[in-house]
Amino acid sequence: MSAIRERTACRAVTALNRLSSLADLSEASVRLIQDLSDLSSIPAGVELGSEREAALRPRFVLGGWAARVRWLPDGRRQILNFILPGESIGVCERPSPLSLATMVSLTPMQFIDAVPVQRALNSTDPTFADLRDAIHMAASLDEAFLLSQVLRLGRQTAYERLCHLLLELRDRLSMCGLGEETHFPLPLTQETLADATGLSIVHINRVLQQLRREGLVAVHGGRARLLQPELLRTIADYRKPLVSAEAPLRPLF
Amino acid sequence: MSAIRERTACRAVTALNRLSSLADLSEASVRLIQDLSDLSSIPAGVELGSEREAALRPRFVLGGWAARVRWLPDGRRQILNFILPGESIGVCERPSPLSLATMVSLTPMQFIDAVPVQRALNSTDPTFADLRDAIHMAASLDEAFLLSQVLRLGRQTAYERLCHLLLELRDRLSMCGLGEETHFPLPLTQETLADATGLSIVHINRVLQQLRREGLVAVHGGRARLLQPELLRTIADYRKPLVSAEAPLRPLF
DNA sequence: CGATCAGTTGAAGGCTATCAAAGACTGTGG
DNA sequence: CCACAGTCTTTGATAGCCTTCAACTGATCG
Repeated sequence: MSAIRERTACRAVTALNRLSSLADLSEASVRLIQDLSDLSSIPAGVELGSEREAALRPRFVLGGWAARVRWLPDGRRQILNFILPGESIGVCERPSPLSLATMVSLTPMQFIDAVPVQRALNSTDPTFADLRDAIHMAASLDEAFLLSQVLRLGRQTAYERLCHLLLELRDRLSMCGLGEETHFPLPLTQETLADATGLSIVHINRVLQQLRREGLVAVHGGRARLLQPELLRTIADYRKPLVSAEAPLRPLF
Repeated sequence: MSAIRERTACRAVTALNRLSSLADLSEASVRLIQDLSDLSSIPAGVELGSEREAALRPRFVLGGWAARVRWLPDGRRQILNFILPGESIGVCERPSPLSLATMVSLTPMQFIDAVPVQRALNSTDPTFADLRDAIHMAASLDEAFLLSQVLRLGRQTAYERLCHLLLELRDRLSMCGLGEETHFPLPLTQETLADATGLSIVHINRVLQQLRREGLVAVHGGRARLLQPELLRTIADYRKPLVSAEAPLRPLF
């Protein structure tokens, strides 16, 4: 919470918000991110990397939603996870010749090149130790969300899955300053929700109506409102991944 | 394939097999692994780390199977992924205060402490660059398998899921020298298979029988035989994650 | 204003779960 | 060596969640 408040007029606000909620960033780290300048953008529906392709160049998502996706030969599609504003692509990745999925933009997106951040990450410069911590934490969070996705798909009902997913999206968006406890942007079609939860479009529609009837959730016009967040948490057994500042963020050796 | 063949009488054979199939290890790296000596073992059914606990200390699995698991309050259980002989626990992990799941041993297991390897990983010693490559590749593979798990659970039928999982287990086991193209050890109960595939025990039983009737797969006495591996691949749309030696294993900067 | 796309609704059916109980297998102790 | 308990596997019957198919509405757009 130190240096970040001083200059909020930064293009990478979302990313900066997110990282500084993961570790207390120094002035130098904040400035490194603020000085990022190489912007780019794409429309909705673009494939950013095919399955066997080399890793994507590092960048932050400033705005817009994407998804990592896998297809089956007969057209079935599964969304592996979402990529939200403030999150990163190809940052902190292990150098890896195997690209693991295709990325698809679900809305128009804006990026900012993160090569300087990646460079700081690969260095051992103590100036950016906090930044490395934050990015490692972000990667751990990503993994935690992926594991939640497995639990949802494997052992939860359609009803529980949707509640669980909505709570996760709320928490992820609030990390970068988008959305609040009870409402947040949700620029997804029901088809996209279906592909993320492993359900059919029709069933997504019916479960959403049930949630609406029961006064739990209202999804309309690209936004979601959680009317009874606590009840939702119980229904879905949702647990926010703990980002505990107390726990030491240091390697073992 | 260089130094490894010379001394096969090594306790960490499985781990060494696996890593040297991921990168061409130098004499020094091979010796580092061969010199690991701190053995330990546990019986089946032991929980190794609870969900919110700190990361586990680094070690290699020499023998035995484990699973990472999450539970729901009403007793439903989902296996997130399997941990097989030759694979590692807590090696190459980001320093992370969030432990993401509970680990459970499914059979008696033997470990060997991997602290020296972890130390080489955290260093920048060029001697062990190849070893770092191999371990990074192993981590990428783990992620690829996790993504496959999502696809299985979200968009495949019970029949396809089982075929896909069996093919994955075959490939993972063959990497460390256990099992072959058409048969491999499978020390799992049907309940465990059910928890891994998100199905009920009864249904696993019926699908296994169907696969047997059709002459595709025979699972008996802790072993699996794939009678028509090619047909299975087609059914499950299984794709072995490419470990291409050609692709450069170097960071961008 | 036709066309396209997202959302909605109804009916029918299939895949998979649940319940219940009977066989097989394993290891133990007498 | 056998009885026995416990776990794993198998089988049948029933039910239900969710899918598929089909059609209709409403909105957006050139």
